[in-house]
Amino acid sequence: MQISVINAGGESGSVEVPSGASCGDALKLGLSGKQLRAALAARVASAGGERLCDLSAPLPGDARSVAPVTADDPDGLALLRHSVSHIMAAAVQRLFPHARVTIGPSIDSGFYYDFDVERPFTVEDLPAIEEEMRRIAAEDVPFVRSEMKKADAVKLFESRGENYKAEIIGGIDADTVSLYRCGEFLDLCRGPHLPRTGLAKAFKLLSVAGAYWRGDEKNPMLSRIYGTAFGDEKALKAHLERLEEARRRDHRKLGRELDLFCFHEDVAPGMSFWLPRGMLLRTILEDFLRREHLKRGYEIVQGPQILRRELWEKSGHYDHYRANMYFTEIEGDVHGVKPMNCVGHMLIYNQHLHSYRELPMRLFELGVVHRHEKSGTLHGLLRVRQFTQDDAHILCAPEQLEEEIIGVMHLSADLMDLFGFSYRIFISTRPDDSIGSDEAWELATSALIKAVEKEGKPYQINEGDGAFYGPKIDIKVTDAIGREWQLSTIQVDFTLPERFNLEYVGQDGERHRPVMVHRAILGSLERFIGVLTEHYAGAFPTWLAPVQARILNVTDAQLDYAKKARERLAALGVRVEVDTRNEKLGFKVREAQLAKIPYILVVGDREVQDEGVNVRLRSGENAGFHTVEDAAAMIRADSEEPFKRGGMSYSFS
RNA sequence: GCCAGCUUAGCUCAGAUGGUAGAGCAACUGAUUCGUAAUCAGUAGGUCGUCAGUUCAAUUCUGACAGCUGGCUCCA
Repeated sequence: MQISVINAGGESGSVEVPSGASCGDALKLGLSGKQLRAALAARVASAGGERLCDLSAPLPGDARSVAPVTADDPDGLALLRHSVSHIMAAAVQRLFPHARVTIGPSIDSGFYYDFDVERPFTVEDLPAIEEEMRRIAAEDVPFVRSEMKKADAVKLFESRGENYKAEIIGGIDADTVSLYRCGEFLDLCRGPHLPRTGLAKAFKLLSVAGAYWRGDEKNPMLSRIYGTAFGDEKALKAHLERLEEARRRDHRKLGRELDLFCFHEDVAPGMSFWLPRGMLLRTILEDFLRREHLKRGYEIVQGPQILRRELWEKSGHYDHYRANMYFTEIEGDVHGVKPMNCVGHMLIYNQHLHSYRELPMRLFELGVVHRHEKSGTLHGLLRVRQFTQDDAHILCAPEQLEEEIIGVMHLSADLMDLFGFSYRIFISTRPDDSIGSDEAWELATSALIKAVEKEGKPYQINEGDGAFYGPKIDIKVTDAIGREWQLSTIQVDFTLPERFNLEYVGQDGERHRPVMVHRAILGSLERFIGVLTEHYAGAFPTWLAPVQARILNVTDAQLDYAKKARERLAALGVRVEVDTRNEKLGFKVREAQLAKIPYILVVGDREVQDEGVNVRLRSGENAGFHTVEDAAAMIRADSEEPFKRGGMSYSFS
């Protein structure tokens, strides 16, 4: 038969393939040595669409084209990692014959495999397992696919004591299942896999962890080993360096080093203490947020921190969220500490009867909330028990919903651009367990989709991932080293307006129920500042830097001048301090650089003489002599620069 | 909450098969007055996470608890 072979460059050549040939045979006919050696599997296109096949698989009769899949291809990389997870399972079973296997998929950053073992693995076990994996790779044994009747496969795995595998197979909705043998290790698997273990060249085991069988905390805890694999050593090394870079940027470390925030876990687990510098940064951010919200038609409000239990019963939090709430008793009445701000905003809305002319009403609050998160989930500023949401509730008429969502998306986009994040949009639709009418869900979901589409933004749908009370848009940002964080969330809620009987009087004189949009852009100030710290590696842009400039006097002779220069710069709106210590200039420069201060202003006899400062930038570049006024103008211009694109403005005093 | 590992000076870490502990950096003091990433010397700093148990003796062994780290579950 005649098919086309597509090479790595996307060019295709037609070849005649004998009947009974494998996918690998077809590639051999059309590819050169180097490309052929890089092939991990084949992508076969036929009338029914494209699919990945083992190189050893027979070429389907209806195949039109075949292309090599390499580790440069996302599918190829996933396949490689999946195969390496099989190699790991094989190595584990050689070293720990009683270990029972469960599942071992590839993930974004590598792969894992979960085992049921008497004694959970520790990091000390990893080198031996990795060594055994290298041995299996060196043996260069083939991955051999076979098929079996489902019932036979269940029996086979049960007879081997592999009850987890038997359970998985029992749950598969098919008559036959495919198995892969790699040396003496046999595993249920859909495939495809590498042709031979020798193609696994660059891999590393990274960590161990506990993980519940099928992800359910009621199930037994399994022992998971995480690892990663790449097409070559260079890519693996680059990945390990990224992990190292992430450790260097860890906000918990930087927060301490830069004197931004700290924790006293023994007395306040999951609650942050804000040191003067961190609080200044946070205040600048809050100040900016308040102004920006006012400009965009929000009204700033604030509700109380604790409210009586009756209210939480009315809102539904007492039924659905009680486990995460803190309670206290006052004069015999149970009060709940707020885990969300919405209830307060409901009461604020209901303070008056509203006309349709007042809508949309946008209530904004930097709301401090407390949530009793499980102790094991706490993580620096990224997961805390007390945090401040940049929260707002928009109450609008149903026909205003789409426009309001667009407005929130604009705000989110402007802010993410300001901080230099790129982002992806996800729309989550109705979950199985939900409340509200079909019409309401339909209206809200289509409003979300229409809004995103009107903006021309690409998005993905997360089917069934919405909140029980309404669909939502989640925005995930990508930081400077490529990690994703979920910050903004935009949720439509039908429940609370109903429960709190919110109304407005329409043009027709009748009472109507407003729709509510619940949204947070940065998510929480704590998490956001944690993410920002890592994103900027502690080198905050000038507008956010708690200290924008530090004056360094060369000797004590310039001490008075340095202090005067500080006063003049401060009067011109620069956040500036002086390092008056009797240290060598080199030492003070080093410390200022390590403190990641944007501007270092050196004053020696020359600068005293010419009445200015010598400016050194955070990059290490020497920007030369400037008068104090020029230096101030330069720093202020640098502070305002990031705002130009979004039509926003900066002012803090 | 669950699994594993960990907890010694402000930070990073040594250390003793049970006889109450060190280093570097930071801090403080003094000398030095120096031009763009570390001047020198000295001083001080610890109930070895907490509470029990074993022991003549526990920071070291055992147990419980708390917290942290990596995951799981969850999540702003």
